[in-house]
Amino acid sequence: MTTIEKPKTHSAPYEPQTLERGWQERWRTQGLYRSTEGGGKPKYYVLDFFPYPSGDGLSVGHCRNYVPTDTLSRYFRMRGFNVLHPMGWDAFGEPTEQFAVLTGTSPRVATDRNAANYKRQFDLIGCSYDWAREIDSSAPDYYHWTQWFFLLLYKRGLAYRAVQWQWWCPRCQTTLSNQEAQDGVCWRGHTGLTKKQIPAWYFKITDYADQLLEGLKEREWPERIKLMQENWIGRSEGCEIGFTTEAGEPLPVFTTRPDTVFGVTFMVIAPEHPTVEALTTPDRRAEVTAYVERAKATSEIDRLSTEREKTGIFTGSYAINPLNGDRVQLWVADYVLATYGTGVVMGVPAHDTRDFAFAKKYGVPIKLVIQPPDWEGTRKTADDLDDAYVGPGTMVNSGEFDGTPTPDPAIGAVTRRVAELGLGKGTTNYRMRDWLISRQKYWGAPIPIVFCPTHGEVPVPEDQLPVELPEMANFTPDGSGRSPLARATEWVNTTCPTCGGPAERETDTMGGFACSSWYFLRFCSPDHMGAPFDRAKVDYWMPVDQYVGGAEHAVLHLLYARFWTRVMHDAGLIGFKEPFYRLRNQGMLVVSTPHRRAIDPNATEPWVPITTEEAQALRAKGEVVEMRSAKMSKSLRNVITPDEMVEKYGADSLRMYEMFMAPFDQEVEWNEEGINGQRRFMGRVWTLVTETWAEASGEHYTASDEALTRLRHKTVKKVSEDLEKFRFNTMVSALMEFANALGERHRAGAWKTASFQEAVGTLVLLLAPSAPFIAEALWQLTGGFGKGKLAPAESGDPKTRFGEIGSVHQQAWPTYDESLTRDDVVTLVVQVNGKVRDRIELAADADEAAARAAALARPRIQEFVTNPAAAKFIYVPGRLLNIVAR
RNA sequence: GCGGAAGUGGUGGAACGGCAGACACGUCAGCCUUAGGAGCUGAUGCCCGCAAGGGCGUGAGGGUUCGAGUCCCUCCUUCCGCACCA
Repeated sequence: MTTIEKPKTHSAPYEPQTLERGWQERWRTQGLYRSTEGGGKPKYYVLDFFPYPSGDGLSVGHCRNYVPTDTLSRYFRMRGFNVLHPMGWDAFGEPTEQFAVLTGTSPRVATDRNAANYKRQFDLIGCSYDWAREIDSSAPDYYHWTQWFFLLLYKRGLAYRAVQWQWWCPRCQTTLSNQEAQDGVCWRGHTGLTKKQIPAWYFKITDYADQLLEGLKEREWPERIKLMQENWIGRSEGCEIGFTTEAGEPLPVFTTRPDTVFGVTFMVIAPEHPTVEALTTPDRRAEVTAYVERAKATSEIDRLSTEREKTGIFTGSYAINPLNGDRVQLWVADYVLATYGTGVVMGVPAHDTRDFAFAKKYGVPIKLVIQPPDWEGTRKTADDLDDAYVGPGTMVNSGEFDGTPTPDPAIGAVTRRVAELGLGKGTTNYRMRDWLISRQKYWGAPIPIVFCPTHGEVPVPEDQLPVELPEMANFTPDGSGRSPLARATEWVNTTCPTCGGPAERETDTMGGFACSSWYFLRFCSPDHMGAPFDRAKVDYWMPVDQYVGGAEHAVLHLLYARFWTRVMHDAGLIGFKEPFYRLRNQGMLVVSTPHRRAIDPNATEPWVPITTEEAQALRAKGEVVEMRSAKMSKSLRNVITPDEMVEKYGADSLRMYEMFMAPFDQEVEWNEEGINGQRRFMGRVWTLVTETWAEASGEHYTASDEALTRLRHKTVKKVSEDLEKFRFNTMVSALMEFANALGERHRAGAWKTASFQEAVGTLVLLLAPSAPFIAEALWQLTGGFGKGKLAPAESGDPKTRFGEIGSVHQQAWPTYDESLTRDDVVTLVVQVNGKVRDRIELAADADEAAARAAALARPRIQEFVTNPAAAKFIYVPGRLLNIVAR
């Protein structure tokens, strides 16, 4: 035991590198961040999107997520909440497998190494995760339950195997879900996606389309994310109408505008539609076949581009409009999607802009069936249309419906008639497709299905789970389109759970988004055996109170997890339908990076980021290189790591800066110069507290400093409110202003007051969530200075005095008195005709007469207001007096 | 094209309809130091002025109001989302 040495008048300098060392270990030994259920405190579950532990480690960009949530967790703990703040690894995935292919390192080894590195970095930046709850989605005792959920979905008819056209990434050598393949670019950033038709497993997320839409309503989520999910689900109500071919074959269409059905002059079939061939007349065959082939070869992105002019080709056949018997041309066009609606579209050129353009181009007739209101009584016809008329109006040329106002009640009336005639019915369509879960990859959770020659696909019985990944040495795709697992012959060859005869295992694994669809439940009881989770613990902790992660998962993880949660709810496993109560997306952290012009002048992004070395080479060749913002990425070698920042400035300064830089949800460019400001701030706080303590130790002052007391209450209020509202940047400013006010008093020698001592103590507590290391060091050093415990502890190393005074992180959050957050004397701004002319000190509650008198007594005001009797006064108590003078 | 968000000093950004530019970065000056990419003090929107002070200022233009960065209308720009969904 060493005795605390009272610092000399000039205290030791602030050295974060040594100061921060060792605290995490002490906190962990003390079990400070262990969360246990119950205890009478309200619970608060603060969750970060669990990361994929990549070999690159964390960048300061990632810290923009983790630092604020950690600060929030620490704040809620001090506020007396039972906080669950866990961390784990979304460990299955393509990059690790790729790494294995390239280096021969086993994915297991690479994953463990990467996770350990992440953990080290989280520790370094002061994160307060409950590591006893660490989970790893690639561990058998985790994916055991991912497989169990697969079987649950299977048993509930929500998992099925089918052969359909799929997105395929040639680089990843695997199929991808629609969500992962948006815009023809794989979610890992690979272009050149193709389509492939192979058997694969699907989750029937479409069954939950309406529920998923409905459940969005009460979520405290960014509107942007809710909108993206709504668009993705893409619900649209309409009517299916049974057109037939002239030969009598059914050819139903889906339309949202049944009120225009009498205006159909042509129909369009998707090139992939199975009936195209049969509908093509012999004389048209050659042309149609060529068109279809061309369409299939055209990339999906091009086909879906609105820029592109519509093309199509006449099949030679006709269809019959069942409502009026019209004979209409049947066309094939690549803008019609085989996967939406019925793959056949009715063409109403007069009332649909796209159909209008198509009809004009190919000389298809245009028939007016909805009369615009201002055409009433005119002789205008379809020939007078410059473009399709899509607005409201009155039905015309529509037989029994003539005169019906549209869209209401016409749509309903026609839909009813269609149903009465047995031609169709009102239906709802969704853009969302079922979720493709199969991946032809090794490093994923095996799909627990066995194929038996006699019994077909057989689910692996629950007591035989987990289906463990076999050890393999070579993960290189062999080009067969099958998972490397197919080569693990011993593992593949198994017995049928039903008959015991020889059978083969499914060799596809589940995409990583299956594993991440339930991890938030596992955190509630990470070591639970015999079930995916302990119901009581899930009931206690769930739903997640505050979820934080990047917006890029808007229609991926965030939709999948909601779907799984609803399935579990329907299976009676949990008592809630939505997993995440509040959601926030942190803004991206970008970094100034050299860019060259895109080679393709029509590229969507005209600038391409490059490395500094590439930039030098290009500049030497006289090419244009511009500095622009880009995401940090290892390949661009523009990654800033927390390690180097902690080394240079300390973790506290990094944390403060991450939050101070910009509003939480806003994109911001990293600027290392700024972090110095926080480093200086930490240094000032250190000097202020240690010097005050050294000088005042043992003394208790009684004088009060009313203004400082009020500032303290204001600051506590501001910091608390800002934290809860995710306004971390202004929270930091408030702390700086508070510290600056203390510093001023200290320098002016006006610090020997009780108010000052209390304020210094409060400052340390207010800093604890944001800057946990310096706050703890100061707390231990001063023994809760300002709380009456002025003398240093009798004995012991300041770093191990938990027993005496506890950790700063176990202290109660300071409270404030609302009445003291307002000043009693204010500076009243005096305006004349809206321009500020003077300022007067006045009691906050002064009435208007007093304010007027005070203002008019001032010579500066008298100059501007020559005739006060004629003036009008606007008085906002505590703020301003505006004198409107003539 | 449709929908959303945003345009504020040299920079990041503050600002319940009420003192625009808090808090920082940077810059400049001074102090201290053997030295400093350290620390401290001060100045720092623009224009006029020695100063006191005055004028102008939140993308552009209009409006509402005693008062507008903030509310309303038109336009411009940027970012994001959706984009043949029948």
